[in-house]
Amino acid sequence: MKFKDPQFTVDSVLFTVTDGRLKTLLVKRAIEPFVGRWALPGGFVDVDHDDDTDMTARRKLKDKTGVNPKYLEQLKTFSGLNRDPRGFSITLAYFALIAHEEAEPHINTVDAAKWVDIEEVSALPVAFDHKKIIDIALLRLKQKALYSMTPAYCCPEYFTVGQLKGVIETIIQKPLQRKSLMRRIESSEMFEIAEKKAQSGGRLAQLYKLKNNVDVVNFERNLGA
Amino acid sequence: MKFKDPQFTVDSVLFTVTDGRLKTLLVKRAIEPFVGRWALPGGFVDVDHDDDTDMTARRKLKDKTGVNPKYLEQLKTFSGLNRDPRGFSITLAYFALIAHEEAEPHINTVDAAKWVDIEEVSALPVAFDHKKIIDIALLRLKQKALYSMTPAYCCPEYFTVGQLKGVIETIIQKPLQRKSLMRRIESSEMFEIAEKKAQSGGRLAQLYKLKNNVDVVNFERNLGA
DNA sequence: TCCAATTAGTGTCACAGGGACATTATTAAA
DNA sequence: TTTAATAATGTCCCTGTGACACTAATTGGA
Repeated sequence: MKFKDPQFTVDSVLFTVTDGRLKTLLVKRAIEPFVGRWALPGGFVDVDHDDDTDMTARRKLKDKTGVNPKYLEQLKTFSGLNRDPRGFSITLAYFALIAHEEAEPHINTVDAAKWVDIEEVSALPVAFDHKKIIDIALLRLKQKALYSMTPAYCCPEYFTVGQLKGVIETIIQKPLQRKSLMRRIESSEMFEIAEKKAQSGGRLAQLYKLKNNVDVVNFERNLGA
Repeated sequence: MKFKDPQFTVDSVLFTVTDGRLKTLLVKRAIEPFVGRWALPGGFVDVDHDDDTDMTARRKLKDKTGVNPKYLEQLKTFSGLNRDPRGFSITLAYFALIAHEEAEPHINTVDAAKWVDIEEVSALPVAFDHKKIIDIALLRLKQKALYSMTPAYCCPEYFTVGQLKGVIETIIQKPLQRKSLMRRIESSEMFEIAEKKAQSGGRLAQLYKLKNNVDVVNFERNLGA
């Protein structure tokens, strides 16, 4: 006995941080259902071209917004009868991060895509259950900021401790001790010290850079208990 | 433009602990592909009867093995062209726990399902990429054992600290200080002290029980650094 | 030229929770 | 009544984070 395969899509919650604000990327829907509403960038798997759903997520981000995120992982699958008016549907949601500097030039050329301040999502007409998906992605991001260096993927290639500190504080919504962050940068061994330094209004700041092909390290304690 | 929906299934990695051994539930495949091989219990979504994929996972576990796990959460989605000979396929894998006492009576009546010692999975002919899925589920279980009380879902309704300690030690493969566990039982506030006590070969052991409708608490530090 | 302001980075101590392990408690069996 | 066995607690140590004072380096202005 074979069942009808339910509708399956892949969507991504892409976050970035600019000017002390956390933002997520939304696209304006061009087709039914929910034409004109804002939605997560995503779409159907193309089984002839996608090796797997990771590739679907990246392809859709690239197509719709020109963006190729530094960090991409599965978030969760959302399913049910009522989330799409066409019937039972399944969405595999991804969770992605990018430095604002790397995305901005592309986004600006795309009319139907924009960065939305995370506080302002509720005020927009959002399609499907995408508001809920964003909330869950946000929770995940906050958790990861407490026990890993994941927020570093919101920083440009070369960044200072002060920049990363700002990004993390924006995400977790509380102040962070510079000393604690420095300890973690060092003990994670995920970063290398660059030759150059950055101007800062005071003493020059050491620039850091993610090492190539490193995995994200998980710490044994959370920050800011 | 509409794509063909890829084949989508739901599979579960169900763990339990008995006699100091971690086991997972496998079923013998009755249909192609991989007839006769061992596989994770799972199958297709029935869009007319399943509210969502959680229900699919539970329904399939119930159908194939009579089991209704205490703990069930999404693990990860696996997809690709080569994991099923029929072509591009997607499996949403779940991660589930049950007390051996609660599953055993059912399992014994089902010929095509059995508990397999986690060390012996590699020796069996396993279908699809299910071996890999089990490995990833195992990693998740080990991690969760370090920062949460999740392993308690492998214990019967009433259990002693010694029992839970044994379960956790089986999962993380290293000794655990009873004191550390007691501190966590208390601080998590997930458990209530039962009226009765259990015989143990020495002093009677206090029985504990999961409170109703509690969420799993995550601690801010990991065990056994 | 020197000083103030500013941001970067370090030194150090307190605190909290887990690890180690000795000590006490309670039970059954000899 | 003693002994063995397991349960439960008391206490000290260790480690990583928080707090915060202190030093370092740079810019701009007096």
